[in-house]
Amino acid sequence: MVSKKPSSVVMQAESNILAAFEEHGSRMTWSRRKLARTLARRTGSFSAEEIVAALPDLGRATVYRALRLLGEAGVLCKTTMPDGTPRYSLDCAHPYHHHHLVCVTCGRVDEFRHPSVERMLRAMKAPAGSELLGHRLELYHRCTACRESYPGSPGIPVRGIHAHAR
Amino acid sequence: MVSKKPSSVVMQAESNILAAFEEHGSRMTWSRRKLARTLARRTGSFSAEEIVAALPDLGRATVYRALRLLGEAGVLCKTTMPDGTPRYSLDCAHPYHHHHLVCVTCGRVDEFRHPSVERMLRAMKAPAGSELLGHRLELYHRCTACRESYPGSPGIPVRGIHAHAR
DNA sequence: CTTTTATTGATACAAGGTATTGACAGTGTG
DNA sequence: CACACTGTCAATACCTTGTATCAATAAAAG
Repeated sequence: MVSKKPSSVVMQAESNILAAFEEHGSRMTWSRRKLARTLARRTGSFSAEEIVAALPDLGRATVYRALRLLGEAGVLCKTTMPDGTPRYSLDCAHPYHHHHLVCVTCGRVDEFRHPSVERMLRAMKAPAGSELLGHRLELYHRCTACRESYPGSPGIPVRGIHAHAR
Repeated sequence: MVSKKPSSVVMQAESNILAAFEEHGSRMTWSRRKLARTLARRTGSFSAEEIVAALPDLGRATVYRALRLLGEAGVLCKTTMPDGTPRYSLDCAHPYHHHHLVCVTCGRVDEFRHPSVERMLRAMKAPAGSELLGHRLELYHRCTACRESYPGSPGIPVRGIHAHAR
């Protein structure tokens, strides 16, 4: 079941992306329009190279430049998988501050906000000697779809990442 | 001030590393002994290539294999800097579960444990639909040494990372 | 329509890491 | 001690994820 995005959501996402270019003061080029269209249709997470492959007319550098720009603009998130490889996903639900719940099997990225996280960050300010500049928080799990498809495997080893109950 | 490690701590670290090889069932070779010695003397964080450069007799692959092995064994931590580049650091203070406080200026990695983090993770279990497999939590700041050396620069932009008070 | 300037794609390059492979060294057995 | 077995080695090639450079081009402003 490859969940399809309703076209209204796609259009919303596309204009979000175009708006981000606009707001940044970028010129509106065909490359960027095509990129916006392609990204908006994506569901789940994706690698930069997948986008490069999906847009053979655009140069590698162009795609990477745009991804970075959109990341800085806050309409695209760069997530790190357990093994360190990066994945991108569109920001939809929580346009502002949030964190990521990443499926280690299919790469699906969900966003969440939870007061306990903010409380934790506030509590960490003191030990950090103030001047906390940023943070990275990612939770790894297997999403419901993946658990239904492969109910067997209990716990893929999440290499390099602290298991939560060690 | 390049803080020097007391030799007792170095020896402790070295035997920790050797024990990790042992425990894993690895053969005790000169390569691994040299690696253990070199790693144990390191203070702060380091890149894999720094170790490769410090040990010209060893092959690249050998160093990377060992780093991965030690990471899986839990005596070495792989941290991700804000821009995504990896850094390694020895586990010393908290041999078990902990998180990282990373200086974005000098790369220094401190470890911490704080009940608020555990509380947060427990609270996140429900939204995740159970089966949380692991997590990544890194806090970025400027350490006291760096703040003293360069009191000027207020907040290096921590690219790609959610600023904590956005 | 012309000028200005951002943008582009090609290419090369860099960092971090893995796969392969033939040679070699550690270790247990006889 | 000699032997064989197998893990480990260094070298090399290769892969992925980007970034720097640069001449050509296309937006946009006048």
